[in-house]
Amino acid sequence: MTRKGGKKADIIAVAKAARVSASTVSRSFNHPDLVKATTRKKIDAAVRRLGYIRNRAAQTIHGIRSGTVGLIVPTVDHAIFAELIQSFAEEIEELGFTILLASHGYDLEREYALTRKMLEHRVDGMALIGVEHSEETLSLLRRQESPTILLWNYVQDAPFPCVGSDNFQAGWLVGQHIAQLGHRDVAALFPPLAGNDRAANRFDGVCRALSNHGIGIPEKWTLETPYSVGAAKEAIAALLDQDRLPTALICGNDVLAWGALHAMTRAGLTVPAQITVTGIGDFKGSREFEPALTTVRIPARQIGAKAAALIAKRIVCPEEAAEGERVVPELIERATCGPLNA
Amino acid sequence: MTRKGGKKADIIAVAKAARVSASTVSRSFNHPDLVKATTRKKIDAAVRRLGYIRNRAAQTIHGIRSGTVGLIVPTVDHAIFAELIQSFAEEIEELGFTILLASHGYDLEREYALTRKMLEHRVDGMALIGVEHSEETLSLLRRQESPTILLWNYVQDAPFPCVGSDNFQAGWLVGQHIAQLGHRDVAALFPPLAGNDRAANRFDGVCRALSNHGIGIPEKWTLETPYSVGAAKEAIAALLDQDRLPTALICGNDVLAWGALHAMTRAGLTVPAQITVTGIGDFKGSREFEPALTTVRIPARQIGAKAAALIAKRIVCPEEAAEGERVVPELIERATCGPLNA
DNA sequence: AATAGTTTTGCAAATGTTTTCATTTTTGGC
DNA sequence: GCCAAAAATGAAAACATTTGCAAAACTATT
Repeated sequence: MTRKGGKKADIIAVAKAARVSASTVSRSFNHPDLVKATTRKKIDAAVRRLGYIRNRAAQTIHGIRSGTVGLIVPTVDHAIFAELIQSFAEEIEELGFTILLASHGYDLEREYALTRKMLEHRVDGMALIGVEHSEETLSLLRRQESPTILLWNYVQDAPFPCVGSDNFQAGWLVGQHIAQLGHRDVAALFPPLAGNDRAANRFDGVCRALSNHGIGIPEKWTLETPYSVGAAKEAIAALLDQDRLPTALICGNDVLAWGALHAMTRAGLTVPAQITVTGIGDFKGSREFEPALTTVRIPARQIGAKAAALIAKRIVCPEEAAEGERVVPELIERATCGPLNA
Repeated sequence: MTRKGGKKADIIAVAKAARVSASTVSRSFNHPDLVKATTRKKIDAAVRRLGYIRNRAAQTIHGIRSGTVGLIVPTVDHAIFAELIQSFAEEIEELGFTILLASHGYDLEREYALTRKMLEHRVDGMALIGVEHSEETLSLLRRQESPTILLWNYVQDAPFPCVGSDNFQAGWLVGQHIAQLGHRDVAALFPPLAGNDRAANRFDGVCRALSNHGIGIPEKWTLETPYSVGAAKEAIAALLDQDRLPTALICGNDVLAWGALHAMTRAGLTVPAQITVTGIGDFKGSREFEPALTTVRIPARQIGAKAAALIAKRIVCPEEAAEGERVVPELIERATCGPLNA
């Protein structure tokens, strides 16, 4: 009963109902100071009466910003990204934008298709995870005017501004720590490195730090599983079955470390007395774990918030050169590491 | 060098470059069978040459679907929702839609504002979490033509079709299990119930099952913390400090149970010999936990996928009455529960 | 080679807004 | 009450597309 003839109310219907012109209605939304207070009241009343909702699609074709930002992640349901997405979402909403979200499942072909789709929607900006992307995606983005940023991994000479941690340094931090504790028999548990520059950088960092101390990770002790507690637990259970064990295990992230820790509890090994374990990420829950996980903090919330601020700035003032930002990873010593012969 | 005069290519530029009319270009995208193969080739070439990207905003004002679905969640970074979002995203992308995502942080006022914003973007459909929403939001959604569904919680007489579990039943299942194991001194750890119908339903289910066996949860043993491992661990640590302990602890979800379990490990209590613990949700990692968590499975992935299918169906054939779907929760007995005097 | 039928294309109107510019209304100073 | 200046409003063009309709270009048939 509040709609005329069942059709959706448009700005003209509102104008008619308020006995003004469409232009005035439009102005009353976009430049309220330009329309008389009493007129605005009439319009507001009509808007409410008709249940009118502005059509951003129609605004957007006028070159007005769409108010959306595209965010493409490998997957949502890794603790890593969930936190990042949440903080990015909070901040970007605060700044008046809405997120267009998609996940590509570590498939860079799909990433390209999704990017295209988002550009079709005329997002005001784009955010991708990591610096490794197909050349197609990169050049597509480059020729658009919508600013792009790269999240999570910070590297100097990236194709677009980055907001993130230096994952190499994060890896280096744990490698260094393990070496300084005197360990020489070190195992590593990482996710598949292909198409995942974050993990690859971390692994490189670990190896570099280790080799600086003359330590290498033997082939049979470099394990690879997806980011899952279950897979990690299984892999480590198998490792623990062998006769000779490493004295330290470096995990590519906290989720993997949790799995490893569970496997050790199961096997009756005490950590860190019998084996030392590290994670990377400092996810929610790692501090409360028993034993509390020694890890490297990569402040996801901070990255998300800073990224949102950066992309918003680049959208609003595209001329100003806005640099990326590097948040520094920090070793968090807790209870899963001990010196070699404790 | 591929763009004319630096301006973004529009359909007219493409038409010119391909020496056809704009209508033909449009048709070549939307009804390819209506245009001659050779013409289509010319057009495709021009599109590639100019780097043209279709403008969905311009299509949308013709009443054509926007190809977006709004999804509003309380928060992204609870294991609960991350999995749901991921599966929903996968499936809905498969069906050709893109997600417009926002989080309201358990604030139903913000939910209203976000809903409005999404409707401004002319989403083709909306998905909200839970059945409890402000009357404002509900009536707003009702008068729109974009179909709406409710996720996660299934109730019979909800304002919109639901896809989810019966959370009351989930709670009932653990209550029943605990009672049957002979426990009479039962504690509960739940999140704040206001504005969270899922949790409230679970708690009600627990209480009902328990009281059927003449069991009540004493005031001092009904604990409330947010969904966080840290908060749960702390709360349970405090509980374990008292002289008289419950023999069973029912947690509102698995995250809470993990925190509780860590607190118990810390305090040196063995589970389940000294105390029985249950979760709800069966999150990733609960099976691998040591000891493995007894919980109720609420299949998030299934809910997400079914929800995506339902909303897509309601968008594509709005006339067909599409019912919601109820996925049944299932008790998963693992290692954290034992009979009273084991 | 002419005709009828079919396929392909272009023209122009329509979509729901915003914005420029011109016109009308209001205000304040006398 | 009149006038100039300021404020508020409206008309029309613009935005990037789609689509109904009619015209044009092919095909096949004689």
